[in-house]
Amino acid sequence: MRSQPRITDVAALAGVATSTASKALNDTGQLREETRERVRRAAEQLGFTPDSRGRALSSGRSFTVGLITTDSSGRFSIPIMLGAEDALSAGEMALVLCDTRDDPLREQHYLKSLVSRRVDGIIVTGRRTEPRAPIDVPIPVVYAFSPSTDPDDTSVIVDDHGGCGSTVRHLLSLGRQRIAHVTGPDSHHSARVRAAATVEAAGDALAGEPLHGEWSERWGRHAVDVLLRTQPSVDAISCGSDQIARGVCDRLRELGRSVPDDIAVSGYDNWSVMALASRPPLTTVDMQLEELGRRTANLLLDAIAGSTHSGPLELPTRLITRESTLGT
Amino acid sequence: MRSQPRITDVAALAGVATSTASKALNDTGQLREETRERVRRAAEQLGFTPDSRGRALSSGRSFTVGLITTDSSGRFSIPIMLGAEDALSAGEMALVLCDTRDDPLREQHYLKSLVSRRVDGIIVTGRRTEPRAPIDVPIPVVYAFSPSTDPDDTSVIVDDHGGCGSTVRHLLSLGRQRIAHVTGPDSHHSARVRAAATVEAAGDALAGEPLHGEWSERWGRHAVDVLLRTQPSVDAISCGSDQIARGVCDRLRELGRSVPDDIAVSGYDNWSVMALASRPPLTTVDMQLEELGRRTANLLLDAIAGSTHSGPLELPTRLITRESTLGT
DNA sequence: GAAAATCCGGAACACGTTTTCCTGCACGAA
DNA sequence: TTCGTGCAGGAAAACGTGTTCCGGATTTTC
Repeated sequence: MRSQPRITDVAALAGVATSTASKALNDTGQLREETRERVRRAAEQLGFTPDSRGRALSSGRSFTVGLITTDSSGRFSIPIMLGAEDALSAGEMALVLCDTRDDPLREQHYLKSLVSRRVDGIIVTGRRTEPRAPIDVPIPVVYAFSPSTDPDDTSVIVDDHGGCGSTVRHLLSLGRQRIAHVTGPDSHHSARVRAAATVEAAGDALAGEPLHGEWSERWGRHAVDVLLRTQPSVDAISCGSDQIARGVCDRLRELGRSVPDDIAVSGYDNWSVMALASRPPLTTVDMQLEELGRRTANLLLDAIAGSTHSGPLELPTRLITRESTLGT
Repeated sequence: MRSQPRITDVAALAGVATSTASKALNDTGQLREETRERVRRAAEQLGFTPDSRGRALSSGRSFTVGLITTDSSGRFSIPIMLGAEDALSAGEMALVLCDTRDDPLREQHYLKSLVSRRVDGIIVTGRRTEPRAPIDVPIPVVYAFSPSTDPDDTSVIVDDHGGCGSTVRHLLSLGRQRIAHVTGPDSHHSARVRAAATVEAAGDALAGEPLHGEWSERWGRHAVDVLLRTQPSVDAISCGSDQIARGVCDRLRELGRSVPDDIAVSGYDNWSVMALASRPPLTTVDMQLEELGRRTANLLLDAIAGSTHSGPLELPTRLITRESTLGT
């Protein structure tokens, strides 16, 4: 007893040739409706599921795409993966997961494995917005979140510049006039970009230079002390991450400053476990990473289908307003 | 120009038959070393990578396993995925990701897809420890984290009982005599199991019945108020999650109670963003989910190879001690 | 020097599907 | 009656690899 019935078994049961069975099940070729139905019933009866390996071989496609991530435990990669998987599964594509753990050797290993599987396309993603070296494969590739350093490659990235702009405009529209910016290390591309965008959008309302530190609550708390000493008139703090913003809120509360009455605070990431648990809940920027994953997957599907769009694509962010700027 | 050279191209370049080329590249059959080398050089020159679809068809295996998760955004599924992927990639197996989003329809869809791909095995995981209905496929299956309701299926689960026991013993060894337990909703299997294990291990040192609420910092903060009113002599609080424990610490600090001098606090999960950001950092239970993923994958590999282990397997947890019980 | 053992490599087939081409057959029109 | 037309379904090849079996060539043995 073989585990799974083949199409020849179905054909035999229905009393037709395998080619006929194939046509019947795929609604192709010229067949009498009665024959089609007979084959369908036979397939049903046997519990036949076509072997996609055979199909893959015959069609020249594998209906599979690879996802290479440098760090899938990062909270950025995960929504991207999910979005991509969602968009792909709708097109009957499977997604094989490869976590390189930032090891170039592992990356090579995985690339070889994906090429050997004749994957139809590859998505490359990482946890940093810093551009990364492109991969060299004879297969369509789309980069997500971390763009390729080659501007001719297809990359889908977050419009951090716009995200910070909308935050600052929100603060200005609330009447804030002294806006400070607290963010991560300036060795991080995203921290630099966000700081520059904030400076640009705030204009005269900027309170001091952006403060660079770690992506941590502790740094947020510490930055408040620095800020109140150097910029006592500050009335809004735009943070480069929700973790920092939460630390900022905690410290302000400890010092008896009201958020947002005395000082409005905004975060970045819309990481719910930070943004919602913060007291008060954070106004923040949602990077819409799941949507980014979906767009990436769809661009890849287009590329597989032969379309030849290329170059980077910046996706808009969404400002989520909550009590940390609006009050109750 | 075809995109990828086939083994026949290699054979032609080396001046041998395809079967000979196959043997040369796979170190099988009887060939002169010189012939082997010639074929290898030809393959190298053409940049030949064997097409695993052909190999899959011929060998009857696909060298692929499916991972079905009800919620891959959950922080439990992710380390499991990573561990599994790690163990599988070592065996040249690829992992295809299927996130059902708790939708039975999607689950059916994915199962069909995996069966059609002739996956060698399937890992089923979820975000709850509640046993789940088994899936019905003619393929080896191993359940991770969420066991199957069928005790004959192979499941790898966390020893929550032991985890709580070690926590309570740790607190007792520090001389604590009034231990309370604050945890999630009693509709959650894990909350019930952890509560029961804590009660059992604490014995006479238990301070009141376990308090059930939400898995949130807010509930942790609120529970402190309840606890100090009803159990004023409490000197240790064992929490069912790090989120709850962090809320507990925050509230105790606000009330001027010292952790751990007045009251020791322990968490569960070793979720670093909670456990390390808490003030003070949390003593907590690490469920070692990545290891669980690895074990699951290895059990699945065994099952694919024909071994017939079955039944549930409980993996030990690890107690991580930090300032919230030890002090500085 | 002939028979046997050994070594090397090729032909053919299997895996499961899709697709192209081709052959009957029925039917209508001249 | 004959020819063309169109439909229903079958035979065979293709996709790329691995494996089994077999025959020729070389070496060994008596």
